[in-house]
Amino acid sequence: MDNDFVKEITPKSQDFSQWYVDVILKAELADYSPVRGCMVIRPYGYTLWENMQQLLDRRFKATGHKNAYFPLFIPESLLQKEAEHVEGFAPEVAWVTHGGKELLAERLAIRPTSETIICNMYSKWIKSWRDLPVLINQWCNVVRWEKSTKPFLRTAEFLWQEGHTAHKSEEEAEEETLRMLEVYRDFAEADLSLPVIKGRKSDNEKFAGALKTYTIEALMGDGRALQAGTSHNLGQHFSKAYDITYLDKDGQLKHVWQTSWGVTTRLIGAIIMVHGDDRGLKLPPNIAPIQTVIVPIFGKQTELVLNKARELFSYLKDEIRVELDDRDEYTPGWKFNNWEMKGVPLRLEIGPKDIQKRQVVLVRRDTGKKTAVSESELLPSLKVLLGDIQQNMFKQAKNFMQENIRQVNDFEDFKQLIDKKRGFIKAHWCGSSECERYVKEQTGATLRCIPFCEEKVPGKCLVCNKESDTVVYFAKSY
RNA sequence: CGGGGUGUGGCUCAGUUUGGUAGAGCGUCUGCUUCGGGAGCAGAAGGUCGCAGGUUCAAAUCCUGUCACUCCGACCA
Repeated sequence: MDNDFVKEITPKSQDFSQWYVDVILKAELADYSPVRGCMVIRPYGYTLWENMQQLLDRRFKATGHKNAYFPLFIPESLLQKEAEHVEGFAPEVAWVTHGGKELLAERLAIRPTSETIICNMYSKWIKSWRDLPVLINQWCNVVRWEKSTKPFLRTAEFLWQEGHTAHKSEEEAEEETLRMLEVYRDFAEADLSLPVIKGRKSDNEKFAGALKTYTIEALMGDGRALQAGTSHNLGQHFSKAYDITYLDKDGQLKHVWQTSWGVTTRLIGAIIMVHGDDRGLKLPPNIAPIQTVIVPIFGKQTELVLNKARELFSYLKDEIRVELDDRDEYTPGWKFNNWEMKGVPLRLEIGPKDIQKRQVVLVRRDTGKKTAVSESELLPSLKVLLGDIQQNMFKQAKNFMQENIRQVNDFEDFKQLIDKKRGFIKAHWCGSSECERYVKEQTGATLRCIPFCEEKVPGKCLVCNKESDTVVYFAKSY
């Protein structure tokens, strides 16, 4: 595979940021808009999001959640009830001050997240233990007035889903928080081929207003970490501030225990940065808007080939997401490059030679490997290949992540590594916020998570040398 | 929000130092020939030089302001 084929994209190794933006623009996922910090998600990118939505939504429904919709506007007084929450979000809230020409009596926040308005409704809806649990999810947009933005990774307005649940007990809320984190992990790894590390956020890094925040952390192609999804155990912080109480079986009035959890269009950024290469996007088949593109090679027999290509298309169109590129104005070579840039997992070539042999040629985006498949075997072969690509992409990403997890015990080594190689660095940590902050100040790396699946090993804190049995992950992050 | 960079046909950029008729390549359009890894020939269209002021006989070029994008920090999904 020769990289000279791709002319429009800056090589990944040369300038990762430029490469990232090139891929987004050239693959037509998104475009800049006239509004500062806001992008347009183009049809190809939006279809990607729709496919992700479907796969997630199915999982939410399967775990008992229902979708609802709450207002975009939040009255200032409502937003201010939970002190920690306001303080966390105040710097990035956009305000509506006028309705037409009239000054509003009370400013309206454009939701940066919906805990406050949802809690307000929950206090009205929840009266009895019989009303619990409440399991609601919302698909919507939110606005955060960010200082610096980057397509998909951080934009002033973005799309997401936010789940908000209320429970009888702390245990039940904790169980829900972890259940949804696992849903995210499964979705990321199975459908996005995106390996992640599950863990808990430190107090410094947790959500404003939460008791505990759990996260899935992914590693991008340039060695920086990305928070790919979060699930918060809100405890009773919000139920106390918003007065969400129920009468329990024992006749006692109690505050509910709550959770909230979300993933965003940022995941599209993760997919680009984890899987993409110098030829452009590389999409996992489960979410690819087009899973297979048919490229007819006309030769001198345009009619014959075109008819065959159309026949194949209508045979496949109810089985997989397939597109027929029968444009006459581009040569096959041009189309190959173009569809590779757009990340289509599998290409189906059909030409005069193939028709003669009753076969088609299949070409994988992930390995570039070509195979001739007899027409009678086409559908099963396609399905096997798509499944294999899905898994292979996960394997490759997982290997990359594994190769970029390094353990150190010495602070100087840590500094060197974070600077030269980036990636995740595992190190002992005593649990103090001071040590955590020190690492950030000295190296720019943050504590990404306190992982679940690490055995307790005795050691000494990276910073203060105190005894510690906890190994945590640090990284520079987006 | 602090420091650097950039803004010129659809795209990538030259021209700015030293003010004087707005350029190239790619793409687009038309026609013919092509088609198994970015085709060839012939012809054509397309730009108030990010925006607003100012200096000047004259501004893409000089000055002031402003906006957007981008990189590095701080803040955040």
